[in-house]
Amino acid sequence: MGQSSGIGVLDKVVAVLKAASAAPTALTDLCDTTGLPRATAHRLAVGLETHGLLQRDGQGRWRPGPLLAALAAHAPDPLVAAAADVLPQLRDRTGESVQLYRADGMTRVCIAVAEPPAGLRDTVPLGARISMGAGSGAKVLTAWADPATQRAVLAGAVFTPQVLAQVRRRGWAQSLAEREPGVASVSAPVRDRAGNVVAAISVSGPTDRIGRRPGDRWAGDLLQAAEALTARL
Amino acid sequence: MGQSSGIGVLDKVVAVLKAASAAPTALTDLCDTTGLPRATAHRLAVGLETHGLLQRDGQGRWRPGPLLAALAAHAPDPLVAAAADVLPQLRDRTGESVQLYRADGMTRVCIAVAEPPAGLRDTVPLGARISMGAGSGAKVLTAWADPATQRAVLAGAVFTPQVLAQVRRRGWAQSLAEREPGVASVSAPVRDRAGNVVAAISVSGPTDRIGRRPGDRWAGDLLQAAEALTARL
DNA sequence: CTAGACTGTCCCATATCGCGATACTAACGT
DNA sequence: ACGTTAGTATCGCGATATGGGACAGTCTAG
Repeated sequence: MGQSSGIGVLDKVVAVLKAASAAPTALTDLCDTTGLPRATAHRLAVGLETHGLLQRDGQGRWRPGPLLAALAAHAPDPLVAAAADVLPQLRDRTGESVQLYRADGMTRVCIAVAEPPAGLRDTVPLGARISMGAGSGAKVLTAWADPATQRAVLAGAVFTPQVLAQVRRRGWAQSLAEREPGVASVSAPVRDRAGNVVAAISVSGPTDRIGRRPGDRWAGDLLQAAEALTARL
Repeated sequence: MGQSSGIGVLDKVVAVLKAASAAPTALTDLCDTTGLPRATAHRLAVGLETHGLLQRDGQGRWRPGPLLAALAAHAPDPLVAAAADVLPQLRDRTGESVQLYRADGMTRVCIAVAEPPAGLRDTVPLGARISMGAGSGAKVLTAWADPATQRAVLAGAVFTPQVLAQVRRRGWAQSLAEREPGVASVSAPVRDRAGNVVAAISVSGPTDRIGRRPGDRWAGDLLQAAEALTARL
């Protein structure tokens, strides 16, 4: 490698993959984006194509290929990975169950949990798909959903547009015995680096222990945990 | 490259990616799987790691990385790509609307459509999320769903376990005015290469034109189209 | 506690392999 | 027919990836 001057094939391959994944890319665009000479870019792209990492559309432009999808299928969800760090911390701080929900259509899916080791506690199974019409997590996800989904959810929800407006203003939501009798919860939005709300993080437990205003106690911790998640995306 | 004898870096990179994506892989396993010398495998894996295509878990084993997920996010769904070829053919043969549905939790999503250009026709919007409780497509997806989902769907469905058993026996399903008044449809399961049912392909149209036994007319064409889809995955 | 057998990491002379200027071909638009 | 753009094939040079081997931690067994 002489003096560690030039860039290696690997860097070029990654550059080509990135370029082709950003948008369907013709050879010339590929060269512009990557700064590679035409012959080089062509050779790499054709190589990637034969391996199935790229494929060509009708106009001969390169797009991500089927193998890429197959490889990423087993890829870990960065949000879940971050949750493995953050959720237990929040559980230890609050002593209550903590969940992470992601919106999926008009339902939400529990993608991570952390529960106290013993005693009376609220359990949401990992992977459970539950209603978007009730609960603090549902309010948060709906409050920042696109308008069409919002309308559809509100049609069958226990909360109103006014409640959602308040959630957006406050930055968190709470609920008492909405989703489950005897259970209260607080939730905060989790944002990606770009600021989009990608999930809701919740603390939930028996009303007797949590009290009727769980937000007063835990909204701060919750928002902090949400920021910690964002930082690790 | 002399006489095109040896394998190039690109091949090695792909081999490493495949190995690490199949399962969390330590260096030694990586060498066994790929046949590469330790130093080479190590250098490539570390390179891929710095680029974010791979990452390491707590035990130092390599797993697919965040960049891989990001690249594949824009990757085309192979099923949708195949549908772009197959669905119009089936529409032309039948003269009716054709849809492709994928199961998603307790609902189904329309991931591809092909409709006759004019006249009375059934329209399902692309991306529409519709019920799993009624319609021939719902029967097919439920018939081959996992037992837990099956039970959950049947609780709110218009069809019975006996109907599903018949669907599995026949290999296709039909329905009359279940999902939508005046609309009849036939559906067949679409399998991946491994034989798992990954989607349902449907023909639907007005009962007046389609008749009360749409399966008699189109089950054959439908099964053929399903096979064509499988072949292109 | 030590020997032994593992791991993952780093180094460096070597020849292999990728490089890219150049030339060729195809498909346009004028 | 001509120029201009696109993608593709060629080929000798030399930069670059290679992999044997050394090194350093880590675990197991005796």
